Amino acid sequence: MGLKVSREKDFSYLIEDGHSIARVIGTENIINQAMGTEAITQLLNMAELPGKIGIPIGLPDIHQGYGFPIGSVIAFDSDNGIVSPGGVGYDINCGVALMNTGMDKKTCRLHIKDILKEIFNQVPVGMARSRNKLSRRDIEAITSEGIQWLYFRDMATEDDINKTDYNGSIFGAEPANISEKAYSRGMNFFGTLGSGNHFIELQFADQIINSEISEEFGIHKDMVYVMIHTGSRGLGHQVATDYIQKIRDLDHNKRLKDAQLSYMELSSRDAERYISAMNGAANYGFANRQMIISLIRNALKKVMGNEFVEDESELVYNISHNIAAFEENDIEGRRQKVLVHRKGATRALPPESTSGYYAGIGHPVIVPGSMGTASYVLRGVGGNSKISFSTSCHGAGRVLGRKMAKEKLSPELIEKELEALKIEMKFASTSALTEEAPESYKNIDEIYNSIVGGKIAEGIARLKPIGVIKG
DNA sequence: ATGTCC
Repeated sequence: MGLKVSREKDFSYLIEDGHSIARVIGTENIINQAMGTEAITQLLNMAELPGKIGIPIGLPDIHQGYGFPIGSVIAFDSDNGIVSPGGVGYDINCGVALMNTGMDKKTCRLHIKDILKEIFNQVPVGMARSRNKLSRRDIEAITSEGIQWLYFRDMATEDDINKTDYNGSIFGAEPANISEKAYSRGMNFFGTLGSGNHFIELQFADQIINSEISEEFGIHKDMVYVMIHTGSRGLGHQVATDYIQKIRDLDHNKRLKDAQLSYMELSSRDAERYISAMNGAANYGFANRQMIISLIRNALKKVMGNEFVEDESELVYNISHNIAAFEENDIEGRRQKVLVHRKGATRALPPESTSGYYAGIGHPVIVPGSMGTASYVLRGVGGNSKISFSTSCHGAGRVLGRKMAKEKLSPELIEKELEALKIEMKFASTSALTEEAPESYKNIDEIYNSIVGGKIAEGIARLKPIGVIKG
């Protein structure tokens, strides 16, 4: 099973096992780090799926996931291809929102303890459930309307809608395709953060990389932003569980090398149902992040009083990194309509392919680092459709599994490390300290250099943390 | 990631 690695060009490597081929984007060090891990085996397994167009791509933050690695993208023929829940992941429409606070770094540091405390009061984190539980009917409406539902209730502005991926509302989410169990989990956890790598951070712009585009994104040197990383909570998890269970015993899935790659043919009724349910979960995910944005605006208003100007708490962008979508891409010399599966991978449309608010500019691509380290905002560059179906990475990417992190790292030491960096913290549990420690992740600067060097996206601004809230 | 196992 010897693997052959060849350098395609700078920051781009082809990996072959004599049967399948895949591309990985990254520095030589990133490639060496990934080689020999289960993630690469998973990436090559993906290449064996039917109806694939082009080859699977591993982004520099690639690491082992359920069936498909996290930090990967694959496209299938939109007519004769397939859809696989494992290619989207359990946390459907996990993603990141970035919002301006209108506050500068100095003011923020002065009030950071109170701000974190109040956000912690308003936003349930970790295992906590929603404070004001919505009805079954409301949750169903949210899965079909996305953030529109919040707009009609004064919890989202028109500007928020304009600055959300897919405008925060994907058409064609048929409520009947989502199970009662999923709705019931959705009722308990709407507007909650969750745990694991999910977080709320207050960050300041410490480096403006491209001043013209930073201005367009509303990112200014030393101003403070809130970054929110969460997804569709129990609802999305249940949708994934339901459909993975449903297709497990299909003949073509029993023949697979790895059962976790289970799929549905796009021509099947099950595929239609899954895509509809996935879109419903995605709408819930967009609305969940928006709900948290609304709660954070309330918290800032309460703590900062007259100093907080609501009009200045504008969204930069709210983007998904776990979703499958029908798109046109340049593959093997021609434009083809494909179903792109992005798992821990962020869409990075170049300026000319971006529509809506950021048309001609390119939408913000948000790449959070690990706890305590920098985060980057980028935009897609022309020609990236051919390289990675216009897809960037979604974060630093794990180097230590959760269990390993707990064994190797000490929470006290990590806490001291963050204190030394002048980062205020609020944790619902201590397990996040080791599991999410910078030591559990790859170096975000190297990930950033890989994406820029690989000509997928260009840097716009770098943000650094002042305060962090984790489940 | 996940009412951290139906």
